[in-house]
Amino acid sequence: MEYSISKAAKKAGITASTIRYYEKEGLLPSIKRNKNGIRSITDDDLQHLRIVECLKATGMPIKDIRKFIDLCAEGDNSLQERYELFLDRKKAIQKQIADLQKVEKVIDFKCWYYQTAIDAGTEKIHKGKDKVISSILQ
Amino acid sequence: MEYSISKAAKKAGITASTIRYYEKEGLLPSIKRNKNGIRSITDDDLQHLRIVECLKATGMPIKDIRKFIDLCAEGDNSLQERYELFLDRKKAIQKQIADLQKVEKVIDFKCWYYQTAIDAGTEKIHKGKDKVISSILQ
DNA sequence: TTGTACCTTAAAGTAACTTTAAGTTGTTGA
DNA sequence: TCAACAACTTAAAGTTACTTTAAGGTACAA
Repeated sequence: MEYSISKAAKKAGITASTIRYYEKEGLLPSIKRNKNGIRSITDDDLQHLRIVECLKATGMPIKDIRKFIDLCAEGDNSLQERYELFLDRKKAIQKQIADLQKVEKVIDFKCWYYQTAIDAGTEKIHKGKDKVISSILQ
Repeated sequence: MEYSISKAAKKAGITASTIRYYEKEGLLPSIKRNKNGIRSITDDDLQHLRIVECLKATGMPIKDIRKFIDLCAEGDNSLQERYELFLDRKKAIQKQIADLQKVEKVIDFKCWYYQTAIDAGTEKIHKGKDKVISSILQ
């Protein structure tokens, strides 16, 4: 299957502008054009895009993703390097998840804080509890 | 305890520039200055900063965090609104975690992909497996 | 043939910082 | 005492990762 940029964007859940931007930055070098210069995006291109998005989701900057794309073009010589890159990304994403889980605890505390304050009619009931609070959140 | 901007930044794990930026954007309205105009940051300010960072971690834009800070200044009248804001942030962060966990699965697949390719000496062993792969990742 | 619905590029705008430039203040060693 | 140095200040420019706008090209239906 082949898609126009807007169809491909819809399928990928992003905007056409983002696809153009990624292409310009060298993240999607496989995208072909027809005789009129219009992009014809394949399922394979969308698969590449998906990997780009995964790398981006791990916090990797565009320039580094670009380097990975360039490694791919080097073929089997860069297999080890690409493997290590993904091992590294796995670590990064695990840290992100752990960090977000800590943030979730703080949010949970805040929900409790406001719930009890609403029940009491005032926030004042939580005055001077700083030490209790930090021990809850450690 | 009171801290200079650089000490406070170190304690919070961010840069002094970021604190200045947050202050300018109205996220840290409680920070006081001494007679020379130098910031004197308290533990209470750092506690506020921590909440700002939590909201930011949930994907909330600076302007919306600013609105929350303004709500805080309104006192007990805004308790319900602030409570609902945090309930909403809880949903947002849970989605983020779930999304990252999906990404982690793709990363795991890529690790396996490269591991087996390295063992085989070439990436070619994975040719034409698109359907198998999508069923693994669904 | 004239809409309208796409597509194109280039350039400007935005968010959230980060860095740089230029200047001020307070302490400290010669 | 005085120069040097560290750490503070603001304002403005730079960066990243898009997003939006402007200006124009092409294909098809009424």
